[in-house]
Amino acid sequence: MSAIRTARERARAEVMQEIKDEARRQLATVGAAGLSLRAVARELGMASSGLYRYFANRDALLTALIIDAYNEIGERVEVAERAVPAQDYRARWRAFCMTIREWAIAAPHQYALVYGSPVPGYQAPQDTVGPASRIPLTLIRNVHDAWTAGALQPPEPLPSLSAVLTEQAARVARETVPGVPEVVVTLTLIALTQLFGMLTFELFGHFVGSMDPAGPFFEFTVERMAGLIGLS
Amino acid sequence: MSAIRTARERARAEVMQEIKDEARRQLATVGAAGLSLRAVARELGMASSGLYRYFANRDALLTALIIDAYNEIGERVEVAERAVPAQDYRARWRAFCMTIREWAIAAPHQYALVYGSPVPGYQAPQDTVGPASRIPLTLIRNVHDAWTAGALQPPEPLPSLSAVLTEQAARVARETVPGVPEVVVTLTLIALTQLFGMLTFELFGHFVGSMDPAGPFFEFTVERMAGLIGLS
DNA sequence: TGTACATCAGTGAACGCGCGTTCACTGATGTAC
DNA sequence: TGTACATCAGTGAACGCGCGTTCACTGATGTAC
Repeated sequence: MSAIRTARERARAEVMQEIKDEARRQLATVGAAGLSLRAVARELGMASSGLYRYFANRDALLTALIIDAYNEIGERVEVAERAVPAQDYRARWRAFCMTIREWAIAAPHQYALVYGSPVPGYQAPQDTVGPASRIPLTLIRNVHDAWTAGALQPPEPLPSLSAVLTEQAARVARETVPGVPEVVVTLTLIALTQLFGMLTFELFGHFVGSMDPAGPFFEFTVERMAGLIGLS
Repeated sequence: MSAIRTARERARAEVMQEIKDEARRQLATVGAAGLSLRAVARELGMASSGLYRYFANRDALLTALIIDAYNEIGERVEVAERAVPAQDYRARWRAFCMTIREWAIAAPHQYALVYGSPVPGYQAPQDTVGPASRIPLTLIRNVHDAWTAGALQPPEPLPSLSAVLTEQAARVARETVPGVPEVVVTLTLIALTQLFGMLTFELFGHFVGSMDPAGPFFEFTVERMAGLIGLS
């Protein structure tokens, strides 16, 4: 009795995977809004009605793709960070950034699926929240480790936060890395949004005519942002 | 003989505007990829074939919307900056950021149209380049003014750039603000991408559960980024 | 081990719908004399 | 100022296409005895 038991169950898992793979392939040419169950079925050589044995409807397929994308990049980042000495916090940050960039460049349509414009009429269900949070969690854990090791050198003098911002950052810290000061959490989120802003500019063509190719700018920026947070 | 001469020409300009307005309205519910000429025509009470007197095809309408969006936000930012003392460079930066955020919140679908995922199968023509560059130009002119006035305090010691990055930044400077050091240009682009990354996170729902509402985080970040560039 | 029954993956036809674009046309507006 | 002709905005029918989803079905796989 293996993890996947009967022939039926094994076949089911395989077909499910094939459907998602084909859907991902089509994402590249038509985008999330244009994803068509009929086209996926056609390419797979099955009746379009057959897909309904696997996904309740088009949105359910989209949700599966979104969750897969978050998990894939989340997994990659976690693995990449582990390949770096745990006490080299700046190296962990570098690995974090580089891994996300490599994934985004290799799979721009999956990047757009999760970090691009929302799909009109599609409301992401709660199941996407966990996978989506793997990325911010990985980063903030790195900063937490640096902080508790006394290896973080935040800016002097420490900037002060407004009341609301303090409360928001405190909640993030409480839920993920208790003990880390609010200002550190906040600086970390600045770096995170900078990272995705930069990647979005690169992937969506806003660097054409300036920082194109974007590699050198990316590397420089990663170091500046490490400095902003105070990662040694 | 007014700028718009005959009744025919006046009517033509008005109908053109109505088409674009209705298309913008529909963008909100169906997104750029789902924009339909037939639906626009239907809503306007005209035959769908009639739109072809105004736009060669669907992509031409999309291009017009994109150019309008870039011009609208470009115009707003230029106006907002002029309402601030020219020598208060940090205030100009603040006005720049706040104006873009206000526009993005008020017109999230236009924001997504130009700063979100590219529309599959759509290739932006050259005419969008000029309007698109108004935003970065406005920012870099502010930094240029601060630099030439000796009012910029970039970080000490000045970080050094790789050869490729120096060349890229030098070209940007040459084409827009000759005399500004490459490193200053580069830091400015870090701040610009941070700004759009943060807005994208806010508008596309990535702050839900953390920095939501995003106003306080936004204001704090604007000041930190001013510091990164060295705007006094 | 063999058999009867239950489960369920996959089919194919159908429903009702929407799309972009072309084309020959009509009738109002504009222009040249 | 009046008239003949040219321009062009807007129509309606048509072409050829694709979509999501439902439903009654068949036949292979799985299960209980």
